[in-house]
Amino acid sequence: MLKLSKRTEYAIMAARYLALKNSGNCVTAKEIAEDYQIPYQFVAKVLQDFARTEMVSSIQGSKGGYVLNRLPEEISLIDIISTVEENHQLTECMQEDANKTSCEHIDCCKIRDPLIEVQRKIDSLFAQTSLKQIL
Amino acid sequence: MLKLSKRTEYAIMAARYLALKNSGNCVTAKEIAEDYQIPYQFVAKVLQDFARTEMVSSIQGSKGGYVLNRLPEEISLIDIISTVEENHQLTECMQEDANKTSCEHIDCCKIRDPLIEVQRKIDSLFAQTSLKQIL
DNA sequence: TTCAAATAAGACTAAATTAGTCGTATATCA
DNA sequence: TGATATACGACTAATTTAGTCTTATTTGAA
Ligand code: SF4
Ligand code: SF4
Repeated sequence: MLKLSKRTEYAIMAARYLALKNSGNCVTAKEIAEDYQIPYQFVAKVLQDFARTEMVSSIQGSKGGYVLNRLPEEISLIDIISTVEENHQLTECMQEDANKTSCEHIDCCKIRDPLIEVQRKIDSLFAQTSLKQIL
Repeated sequence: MLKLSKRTEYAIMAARYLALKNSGNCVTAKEIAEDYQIPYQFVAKVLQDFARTEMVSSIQGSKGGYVLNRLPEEISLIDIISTVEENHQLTECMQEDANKTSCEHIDCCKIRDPLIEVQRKIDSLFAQTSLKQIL
């Protein structure tokens, strides 16, 4: 538990690569996969997620690839994590509007509120860590 | 990812229960399981883990159960998590002595050092949160 | 206009982890 | 000696993660 998925690790690597090579023309998923020895299809999907949230622009076709849209100091770990992981929270019940569908214990659970506070602190930690610090 | 396991949630609940009922005689796993509507066998194992690290004392036999050995303010979330989860880290490579067996990319990985720093901060966050704050 | 190289995306499979159960042994009190 | 409790390993089922396959589409250049 509390482990980052490979998906997230690859996402951080890819974002870092884009930030470093952002001088001029775009970068392909293949290039990143080969450079870091990580599965091509996997990293490609992560980049597609980035494109969907407009963190990067994707250019289709031959000579295509990806370009970072924002400055490394304007991208935080929480941006990266939340685009590639649909649920990056400590428990199923962390959202304000969580209900019994999220967790059957929600009505009597006494540890939820303290955990929400811990979650807030962790999120703030990730928000404070920018891509620039990882270059 | 980054989700606490049910094992950890039950552990926090059980520790909290012990801290609240620590007035006098001991508390059984059955009592905790029934009170929180969580699986008996599961919470029993968590309590056995606690006993192994001497966070609680276990009393066998009839009229047996568990008693907290330390004050709630002397028990932190990191104590609880590290006793019930053998590996609570962000990646497989967080230990100082990690090698290629941990992760094949370890020699060329550029995100490891920044992640170790994030890990340090998360651990410190858990260390600063005491059981007393969760009562 | 056709080929090569690239993104886009959904379906699928395999491996690993998590959650929970079962069975049996042991200890202790009444 | 029986009831009640911990101790603990083995097992199973469910879920999640990691990775692959396939097909479609876009675009630049020969
Ligand atoms: S309500 Fe309590 S038991 Fe349920 S997911 Fe939230 S913290 Fe965990
Ligand atoms: S070495 Fe890098 S890729 Fe491997 S587990 Fe550590 S952070 Fe992840």
